[in-house]
Amino acid sequence: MSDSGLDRAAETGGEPRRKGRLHVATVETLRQMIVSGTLPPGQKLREQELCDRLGVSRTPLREALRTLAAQGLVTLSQNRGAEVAPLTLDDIAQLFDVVATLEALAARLACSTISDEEIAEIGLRHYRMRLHHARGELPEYFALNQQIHRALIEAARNPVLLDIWEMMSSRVERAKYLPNLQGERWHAAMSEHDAMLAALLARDGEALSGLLRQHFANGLATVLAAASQAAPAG
Amino acid sequence: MSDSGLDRAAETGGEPRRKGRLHVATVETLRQMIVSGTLPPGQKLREQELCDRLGVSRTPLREALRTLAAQGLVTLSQNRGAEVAPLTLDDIAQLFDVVATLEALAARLACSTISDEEIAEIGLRHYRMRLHHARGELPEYFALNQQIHRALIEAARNPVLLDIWEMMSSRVERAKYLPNLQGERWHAAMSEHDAMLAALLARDGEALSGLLRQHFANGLATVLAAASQAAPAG
DNA sequence: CGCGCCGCCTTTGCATACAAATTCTGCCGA
DNA sequence: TCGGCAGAATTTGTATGCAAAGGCGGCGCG
Repeated sequence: MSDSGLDRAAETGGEPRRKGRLHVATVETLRQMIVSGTLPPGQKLREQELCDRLGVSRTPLREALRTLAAQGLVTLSQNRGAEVAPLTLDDIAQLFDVVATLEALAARLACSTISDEEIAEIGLRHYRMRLHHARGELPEYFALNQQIHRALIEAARNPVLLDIWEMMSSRVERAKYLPNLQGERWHAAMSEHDAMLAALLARDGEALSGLLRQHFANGLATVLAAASQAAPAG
Repeated sequence: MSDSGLDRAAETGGEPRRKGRLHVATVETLRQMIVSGTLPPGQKLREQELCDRLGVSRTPLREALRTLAAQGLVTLSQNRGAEVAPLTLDDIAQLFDVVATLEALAARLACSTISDEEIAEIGLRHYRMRLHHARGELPEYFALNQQIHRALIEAARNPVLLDIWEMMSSRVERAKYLPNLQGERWHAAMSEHDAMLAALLARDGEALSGLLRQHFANGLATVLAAASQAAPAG
């Protein structure tokens, strides 16, 4: 392969990136950086600089920025470039309202269509998540938590809903990076998941829907509390 | 090569029209073409051909396609180009489920925050819409209908919700182009809007929410009925 | 000394050129 | 005749160059 002398992806950080689909890979990389806070909210994103950091040219980078803008992670201005979308407490509250509603819808739909096998798989993940919770392994807990919620959406058998949920979930993850989930709230969240699993087993859509709303409301309260501690005047 | 009214850019020799924001204008033009059915579902979108038709180069066109893909109007495949997203009856049903849920959320939120002035403006549009309904002027009716629904979302004061709703609304409009709204259903829709306005005046979020769900359910039923008439075997 | 205007520089937007991938076509062999 | 393969042609993906818009600093004027 004529590498054209660009070891482009060759390596800014050691990620072995496949050569194909540069702009797709770029979207993913940038999403990670934004979600994890490596690129803080409000950060101005100058194209050339990002090109250098990521080892791609401006064309795929620009396409990636457009995609991220559609997902609400960056904002674009007229001839003024892009910046990481801000993430105020209001934004988070509004976001949680929407996502809670979407998951509540998914709960109702899922309870009437989900198979025993799918429930079993969710149960499996649930108990693995419990294990990590008991061990205090937060990242693994988060990953399984995400998988469980996603499985619920998928069980709703509504691709439109799945699409829109995936789009929102990037933003939700950003919020989760704000507070360090721990202690009281973590235990409470785990208990809520216990109740949710029970409702799912009973295929009680209304109950599950309500539990999800409460789950998000509680999560939001935690984020807000943590934030107000960090920046009281916020 | 049907010159279906998109030759606006055809005469680039004489006047390159607005200079700015080619890719934004391109998104809008393509959206119109897809929503109105000028580009039918499943239509393969070859970049060079669209460039010629729209009078732009591939760079802004590609960015436009990415944006439309994020909105669910086109689907992209790996090295295999873009095509107009299909629009099956299942898709429409699922879409309506989601949008109805979003608008129901908006209704609850709006009823607790909307100002008298906003209600008055919606009322104004409502009666203008009624006028066009009485005159049988469908396009004007559609436009006002869209404005009213949008005003309701805006009244919810939730930018995230507005974002996501706008994204979905392009797809909803596509569905509206399928059946020719008329007769029975049109009158019913108008009556439903009467009830919705009453609920809004009373700021009864739960009632309005339920009315919206029913409104969408009825609309969906009409689309499905019209479709099954057109293609009985579906 | 403050304000506003003008020119330069940076950055984005667009167009084009090139490389990789896929698909189509026509031929060969079973 | 049908299936499969090789090569060509088409099409997408990426890189780079050029023009225009915005931001910034210096300079002149009030």
